[in-house]
Amino acid sequence: MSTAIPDAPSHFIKDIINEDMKSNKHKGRVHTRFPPEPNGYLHIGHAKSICLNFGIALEYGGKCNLRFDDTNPSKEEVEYVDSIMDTVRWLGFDWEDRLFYASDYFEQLYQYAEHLIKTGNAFVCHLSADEIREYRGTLTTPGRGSPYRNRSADENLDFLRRMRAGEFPDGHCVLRAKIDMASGNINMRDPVIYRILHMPHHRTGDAWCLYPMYDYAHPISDAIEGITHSLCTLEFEDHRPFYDWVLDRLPVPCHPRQIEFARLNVNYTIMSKRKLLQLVQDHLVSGWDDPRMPTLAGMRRRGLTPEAIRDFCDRIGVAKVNSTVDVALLEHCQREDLNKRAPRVMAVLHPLRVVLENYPEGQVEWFDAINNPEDPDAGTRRIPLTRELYIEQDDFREEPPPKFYRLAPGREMRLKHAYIIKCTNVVKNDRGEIVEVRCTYDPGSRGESGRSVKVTAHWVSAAHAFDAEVRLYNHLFTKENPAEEDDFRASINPDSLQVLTGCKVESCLASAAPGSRYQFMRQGYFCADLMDAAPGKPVFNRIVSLRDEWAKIAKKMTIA
RNA sequence: UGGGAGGUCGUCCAACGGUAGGACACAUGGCUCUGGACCAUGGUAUCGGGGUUCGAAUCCCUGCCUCCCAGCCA
Repeated sequence: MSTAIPDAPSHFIKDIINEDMKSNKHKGRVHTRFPPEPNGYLHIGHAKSICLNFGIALEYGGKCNLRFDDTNPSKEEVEYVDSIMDTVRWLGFDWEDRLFYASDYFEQLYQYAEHLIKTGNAFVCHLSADEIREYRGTLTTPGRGSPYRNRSADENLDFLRRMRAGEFPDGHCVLRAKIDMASGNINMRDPVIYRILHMPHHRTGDAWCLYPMYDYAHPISDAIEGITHSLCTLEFEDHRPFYDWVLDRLPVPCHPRQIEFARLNVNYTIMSKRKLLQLVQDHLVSGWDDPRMPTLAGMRRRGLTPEAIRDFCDRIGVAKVNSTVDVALLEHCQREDLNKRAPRVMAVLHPLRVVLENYPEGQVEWFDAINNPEDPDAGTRRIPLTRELYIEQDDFREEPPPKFYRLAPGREMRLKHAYIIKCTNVVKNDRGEIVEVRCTYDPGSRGESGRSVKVTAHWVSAAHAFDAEVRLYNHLFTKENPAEEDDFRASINPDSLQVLTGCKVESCLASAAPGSRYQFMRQGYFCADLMDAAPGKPVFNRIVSLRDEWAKIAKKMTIA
């Protein structure tokens, strides 16, 4: 297969691959893998890795495997396996027939362990966990060799086989690589490569009672699968010498190159699986798929599109510096995507009743409305106007501040697709609250009348409006970096979720299909909730708001 | 006082010895039957100090700062 070297904007990993292609290091082959541990839900940080690994394979005409790093049965569950596969697929990637599990290689891994023993590169150690830690030394002082370090190969083999046979309880002994207790790199101070764990595995059942450590299983798994470039995050940089050490001492089919890049951080959220789990367990969110969560399941539920997420991952770049990307970029990507393809509809979130005093009672007039000005193929629909309608409360001010161009007593505003109206009066209740606005409409302002006013607002005919629930989401946290707070939970945004009921929407939304997305004109992009929306009972999640010039002006004025 | 990695606009990423550029964000203006979208314009950056060079973000020396590592987690 011909694999042209792409001249698209590069990053340091592609630079490396380009050089390997030039030197024909892997015979023109590019093979990556995405290796999640099935111990939690995927989040936006994983999306970066998924897009990188699958993206590179696509770009170079190579392959990318999905491999579950399931070497620790105490933390892993099939539930996570299923959700991970579902999410990767949803994101738009295909591992074809290359679904693998590190546990597929348990036997091979074990055989290689015997090989390591036979070649004098590993030994069974009977030190306790505490003793191993003590013997390991510290960051600044070298460690000491285990007293079991120089056992004979036969003795080691015998112990390893008995470990496998289940003769010893958990923690009784471990298999360790024999490297260098004085190394400045602590990962090289005779790291543990096998531990005893009498625990059933979600795939291998109770076939095993000893399980390989990640550092040992990973390089071998990569080699078995013929991976050429093994991409991982920065914290594994220190592990690379061991990765290479293992592959250099075993008769593996190839020696992949590990390359480390910076993991993704996004402001106003957290990425740690542990903290995310805490939010779920403490019921601070509704679950892993709470639309405010940075999990891909949450984003999906919220209505974010895979296209936008992939675009975001393309734009954030790949480098070795720890960095935090502004969530505004994600929001931008999402708006850009939906602007092209989301049908426009009118939905009044905070309804204010308007009566057109000079509009005939009982009359219904239909107007053509363009579904999407950005997409000529999106067509039009018909919307009804009657004497009574709803507009947004924010679109009316009894005492308009400067730069407020919307409706106010004596002022005009256009109803989108219909007439210009003028406020003549305000009706208030006993408490002095505005409950209704009286207007007249200008019958001559229909269509291309030439008359223009400063603002055009969305509205819905009262007689035709349908009630909907709308959920407005904001950043889950008020702090840019919640993780560095003493207690990240204290910075949860109390306004991160606002549930609105009795919103008035166009009747075409009454049975919006779950997952369908719309632009609610002048407000934002919304998605019919996957779980709670039902025919006749519409529920919408705000994916992202539209940019709001007036909000900025208003904010500036209150600050000033 | 161990080992590893890294410091470029507010943020993220480029520039690979030859005019520091893009995106987002921000600001100003234009346009608009979405205060959306779109268009135009603008400001702000090479961690510090030496050196090499006609020329340094890039090479060398030195200092400073940040991140990661002492799981039988990944």
